[in-house]
Amino acid sequence: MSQQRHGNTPGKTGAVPAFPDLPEATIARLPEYLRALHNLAETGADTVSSEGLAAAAGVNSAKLRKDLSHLGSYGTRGVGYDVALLIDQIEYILGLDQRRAVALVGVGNLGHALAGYDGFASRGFRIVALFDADPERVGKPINGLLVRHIDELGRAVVEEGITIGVIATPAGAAQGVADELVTAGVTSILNFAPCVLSVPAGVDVRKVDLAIELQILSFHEHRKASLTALPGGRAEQAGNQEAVGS
Amino acid sequence: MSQQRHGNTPGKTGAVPAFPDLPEATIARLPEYLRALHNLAETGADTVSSEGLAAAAGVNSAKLRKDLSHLGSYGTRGVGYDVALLIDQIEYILGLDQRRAVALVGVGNLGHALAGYDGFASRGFRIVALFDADPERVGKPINGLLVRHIDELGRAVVEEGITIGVIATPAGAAQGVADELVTAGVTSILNFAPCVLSVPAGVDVRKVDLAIELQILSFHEHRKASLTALPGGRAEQAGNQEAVGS
DNA sequence: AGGCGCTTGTGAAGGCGTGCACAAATCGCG
DNA sequence: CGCGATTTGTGCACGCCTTCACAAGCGCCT
Ligand SMILES: NC(=O)c1ccc[n+]([C@@H]2O[C@H](COP(=O)([O-])OP(=O)(O)OC[C@H]3O[C@@H](n4cnc5c(N)ncnc54)[C@H](O)[C@@H]3O)[C@@H](O)[C@H]2O)c1
Ligand SMILES: NC(=O)c1ccc[n+]([C@@H]2O[C@H](COP(=O)([O-])OP(=O)(O)OC[C@H]3O[C@@H](n4cnc5c(N)ncnc54)[C@H](O)[C@@H]3O)[C@@H](O)[C@H]2O)c1
Repeated sequence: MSQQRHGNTPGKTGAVPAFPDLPEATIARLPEYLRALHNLAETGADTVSSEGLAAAAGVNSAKLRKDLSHLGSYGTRGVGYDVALLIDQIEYILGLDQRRAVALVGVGNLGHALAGYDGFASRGFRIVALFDADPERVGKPINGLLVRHIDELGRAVVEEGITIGVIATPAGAAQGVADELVTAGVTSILNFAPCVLSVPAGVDVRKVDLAIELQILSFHEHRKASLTALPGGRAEQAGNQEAVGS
Repeated sequence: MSQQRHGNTPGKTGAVPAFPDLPEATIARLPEYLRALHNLAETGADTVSSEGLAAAAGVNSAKLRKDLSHLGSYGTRGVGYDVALLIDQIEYILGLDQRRAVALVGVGNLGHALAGYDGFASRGFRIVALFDADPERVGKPINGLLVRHIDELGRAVVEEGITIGVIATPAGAAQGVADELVTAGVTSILNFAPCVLSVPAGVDVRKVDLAIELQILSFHEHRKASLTALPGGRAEQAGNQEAVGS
């Protein structure tokens, strides 16, 4: 592991500053801060305190300050954080200054919804290509984009500069699609299929499984139900996700 | 919020054993184990070792053993875990022995996909009611279920025994919908709208934000790109989600 | 019956993340 | 110019989670 301290990399190309190695937990919260900041910017706020931003993002203010301190010192004591500056900083760190090209594989039930979603554009992403294996679907337009056959994946990745692939195929096909994405040069995958993907080192996989989310909620339902019969049935919040009193 | 009932409930119904308080991290993995176990059961396996199950679930075997040990001792040394028994145990812990009734609010782009998804049924959930505020959509059937007006929420929750609500409305409407769900008696919410929800203590909220997932991937892309220019640019796996070598 | 190989369950150690509490820094104002 | 109000940045302690390593337990084979 690299023991690099504060990011003064000696012989570095001056254009790109040393990349801070942020805690994974911090990274996962930055998008939330970013969204809150965009909301604030729309209301015309120039600056925001850690307290205010923390509330908007649904986190502890100390946590927020520590998170932001990892990026550098972009706040002013006694004043707060400059909203526009912080937006730029976070977007830079997240690599959103360039709008990233995304490929979506599997244009079925869920894929349709994703392809038709305009919310990605405003958050830094462009879905530039849709793929499916079903000849029935290939060639048809969705939201102004033609569905292409999966065989064209390799070419499209190069031509469109795709770095992220989204898998919305049945679980049985997901590993195969992942392999094809990796072969084509994609190094980040978002997987909606309920299965474990195996990819080479250097490729990042994130998974979204709605049934798992529901099952976690179900567990807490079960727990709450069994607690109502117990003395001092205190309701606890879920820990991971907030449950703020009104 | 500091209201705490003092109640001595001495005689517990012997049917329900004391509820183990599992680490939150363990709970989040149980659904993954469960899915892997169901896959194994389909292949006809009677038992599985911690090593085997861990591989199928994409985790470390030591972690898996510790997770399972929290449920009790359901393995046999020298042999492994009884697949069927473990499935029953995990399903019981997760409260899936009763099929939970789910309400879906917001039958738009994404809501349609969710309503038409048959994968929930096999994982312990029934979507029993669809709601929307748009009169255009109310009354129309989706996947054999009529879309009802949001005003009927309260009655439906009671009649259908709904405990989980899924929000798939625009962000602006989400807090209002959450309030209505809570008022109606729902104590668990899965939120797809990109916003922070505020709910009273005792209500669990989980959030799925696809843009956040993409932005986390984007960060790692950015990091990887900046590392390629560095000496010894070794690719590390994402930490949270697996990136196993083939 | 006894030994041997295999696998579970767990004690212990280390790392990571969180939140408190406070010093340092900045602004506004008299 | 100094002072108080305000807010950031962070040292520190604590708890949770992960991982290693191994003793204890189980079944099979001889
Ligand atoms: N629909 C939902 O709300 C929902 C919810 C949670 C999870 N999921 C998961 O998302 C995935 C997709 O769900 P869905 O409901 O859209 O399924 P779907 O069957 O409607 O769509 C799957 C699509 O993938 C295509 N496909 C199959 N094999 C392919 C291949 N090798 N290459 C390219 N395309 C291929 C099919 O032609 C089809 O169009 C599934 O894994 C499902 O479990 C869906
Ligand atoms: N479509 C996607 O792939 C996708 C991806 C990520 C996130 N999301 C999020 O999911 C949510 C829904 O997305 P969508 O694309 O389905 O939007 P949509 O506009 O297609 O659908 C929203 C639906 O909610 C209904 N609605 C609005 N206010 C309501 C209210 N007060 N009560 C009940 N129903 C109400 C609308 O009538 C509409 O049918 C949004 O918050 C979006 O940001 C969607």
